[in-house]
Amino acid sequence: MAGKRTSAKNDTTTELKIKNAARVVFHQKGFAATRTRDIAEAAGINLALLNYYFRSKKKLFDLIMLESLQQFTLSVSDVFNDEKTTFEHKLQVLCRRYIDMLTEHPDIPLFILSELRTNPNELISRIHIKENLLKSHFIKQFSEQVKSGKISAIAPLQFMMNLIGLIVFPFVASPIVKSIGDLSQEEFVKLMQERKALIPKWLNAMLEV
Amino acid sequence: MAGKRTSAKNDTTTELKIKNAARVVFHQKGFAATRTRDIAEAAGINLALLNYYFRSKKKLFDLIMLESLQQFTLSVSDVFNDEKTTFEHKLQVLCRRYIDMLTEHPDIPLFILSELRTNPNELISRIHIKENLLKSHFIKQFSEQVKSGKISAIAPLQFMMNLIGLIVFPFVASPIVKSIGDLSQEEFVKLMQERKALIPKWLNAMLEV
DNA sequence: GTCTATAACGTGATAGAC
DNA sequence: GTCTATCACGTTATAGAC
Repeated sequence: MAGKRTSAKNDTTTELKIKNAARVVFHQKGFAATRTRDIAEAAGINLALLNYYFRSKKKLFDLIMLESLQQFTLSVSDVFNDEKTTFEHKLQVLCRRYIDMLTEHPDIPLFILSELRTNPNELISRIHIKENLLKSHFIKQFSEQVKSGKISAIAPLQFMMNLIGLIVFPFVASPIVKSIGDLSQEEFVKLMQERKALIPKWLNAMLEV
Repeated sequence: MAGKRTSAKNDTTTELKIKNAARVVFHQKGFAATRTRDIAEAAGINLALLNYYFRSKKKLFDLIMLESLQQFTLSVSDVFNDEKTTFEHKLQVLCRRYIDMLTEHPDIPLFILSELRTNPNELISRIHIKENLLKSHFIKQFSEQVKSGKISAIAPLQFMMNLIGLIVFPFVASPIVKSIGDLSQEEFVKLMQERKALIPKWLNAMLEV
């Protein structure tokens, strides 16, 4: 694309400044509401440079979207598919990791879901979500427990929706949550941290119904 | 704004055709990605007529947003505040009503949440969400049960996030859910219908941890 | 690589005939 | 009330100097 650097000496190259600014603005406003001028200004560079490095708004956006999707899936797929750990353990690690990731990047889920609504097929195929979730070792362990009668017979898909929903939804609805609870950002984070331990307990309880 | 009709004889007035088309397009694509030409075309009318009836894109959007917010809150606030019914009963009715409403208008939650991300304060104040949710009779009953030791001591806010999240999240993430489950629209609806009975059970189980 | 100036285009809104 | 034609503006992208 441009600028081959001989080493990763300096993290604040122009290209990176633009990409970092683009990530912030796209995450907050989505593709359609974002103007390339916003990104250029946030990056502290000239508008022409954006096109010089990334050719077009869409190309830059696709790059950010791909990275965001990877961040959302890769951060957990290795947990899901670790054959050495128990179901219980996976559940706990997953909640901790996801909530930490979302605390740091709270705009990612709504960003992905909003854009997914307009271009579903193109994007979904990129993330191998079925492989990462429904066909994971985690779900295999889940199904075995169902068969052995240790937990009640819920469809794995229902369980996955509950798991991801309990983790993700508060972040997606954070403006509402903060508003009805009169919460500062710090208080909101604290509430989310509490959920790290609560969600695994809740999910286990749900499985015993 | 225009066209005073002497009676509601005909539901397909031009004004209504535009509003109905606007609702569909705005819900699907959001404010920024929607072009007034899209709405006009969907309504089968001329672009000029849109401005004749609603003066501007923003005015039309505000109208749709207000209606959507009301649909999301009013459909349940009377259930929440019915002083004659039990906590249990409210929980069941709420799930049934919400899931039915969302099955009919599945785009409303993501529409609201997306737009909320850009204009939080302006919108949140419009819906009296605190009155409808946290200060409701439903939450009063919840807190009493906590005090009497019948259920474990979860913060009401955590409980509300779980309740709404379990109901709403699958619709917000429906493209992903359909994709990983290989579900047709009909199968997805069936999955949601199952949740009407499951969610109250799950929530009760969670409260016993 | 970085900038200024500008082209090319899309979109919201209006004027004016019917 | 409804249409066609058009304006006015904002935005993406590029040309060309440095």
